[in-house]
Amino acid sequence: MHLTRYTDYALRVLLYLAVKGEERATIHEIAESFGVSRNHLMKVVQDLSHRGYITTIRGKNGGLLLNRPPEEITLGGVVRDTEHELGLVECFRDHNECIITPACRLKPILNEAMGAFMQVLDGYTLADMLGRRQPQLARLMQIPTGAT
Amino acid sequence: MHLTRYTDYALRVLLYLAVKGEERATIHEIAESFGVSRNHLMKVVQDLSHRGYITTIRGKNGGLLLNRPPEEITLGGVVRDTEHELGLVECFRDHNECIITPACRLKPILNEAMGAFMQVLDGYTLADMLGRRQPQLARLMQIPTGAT
DNA sequence: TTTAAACATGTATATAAAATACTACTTAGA
DNA sequence: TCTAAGTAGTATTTTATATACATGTTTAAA
Repeated sequence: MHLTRYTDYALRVLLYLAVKGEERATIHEIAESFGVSRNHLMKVVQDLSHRGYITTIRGKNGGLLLNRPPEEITLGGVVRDTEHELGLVECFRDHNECIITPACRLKPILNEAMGAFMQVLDGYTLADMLGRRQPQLARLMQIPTGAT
Repeated sequence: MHLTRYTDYALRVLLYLAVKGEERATIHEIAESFGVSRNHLMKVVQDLSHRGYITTIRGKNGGLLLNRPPEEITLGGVVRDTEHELGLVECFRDHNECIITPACRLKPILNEAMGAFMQVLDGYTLADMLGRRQPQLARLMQIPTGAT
């Protein structure tokens, strides 16, 4: 039971931007900071941009900015938006061939469990991810100095 | 976010055996019924056997039997036993290289969400999977007639 | 007005986990 | 003693995901 790195990276990008505050961050910079694929991060960033989480600015001195205050970005929302396949087992997905589906109670039970999972994530925002630890995070992310 | 088929198959095997009741079922028969790989199912069965969920009987007229009453088999237990990798993101797993781990609040939050997920599954047993639908399930599984 | 830094987009390749297949062996009832 | 069943280990295939590559577009600064 995994979340994809895609989702993981999305959360990291948003957290990075939240820590940076008003300052722009480039994809290159974020990829370097986390030591991950710049190309993959680009796709994540485009997705986040299309979904309105961030603003992207092209050209020299361009970069990324959070589009909404961290308090308004729930983890549940991000996971739902980036984890494309949330169907836990075959019967949730297309091309289901499990013969007992019509009578099987597993699906509703897993649905309930999934609901409980997401409900927890809906209860937290990006701001909760920061908490008092913004300076420590900034240090770990090697963000130059106190932003803004 | 997926459970593996391995886990899915484990649940199906247990459900099949629960429906069959006192009667033995062979791996071959279960694989046929669900139209899945007999070989893969074999590994699942061995695992379930080692973990005490089922009894396996070799030789002619051999087969599988549930080792415990369905009321005592929780879905949470099965998932924990068969879904080998429950670490949702990198920082849960070995070889974690995410630099912000020491200050990142994502891990405890995901832990909480995972806890909520498992708690739901711990609240259901194999018996709940059957409910009143045993006859319907038996039909879908193409189990000859009313077992024992 | 040119250059370079940045994001945008599509495609191709690589990787890793999972699923499946194969082979040989053991058990035990008819 | 034959055959139906599980046991076990290994090898191959498949799939999803991640990564890389190639090319284009935008825009600020030199």
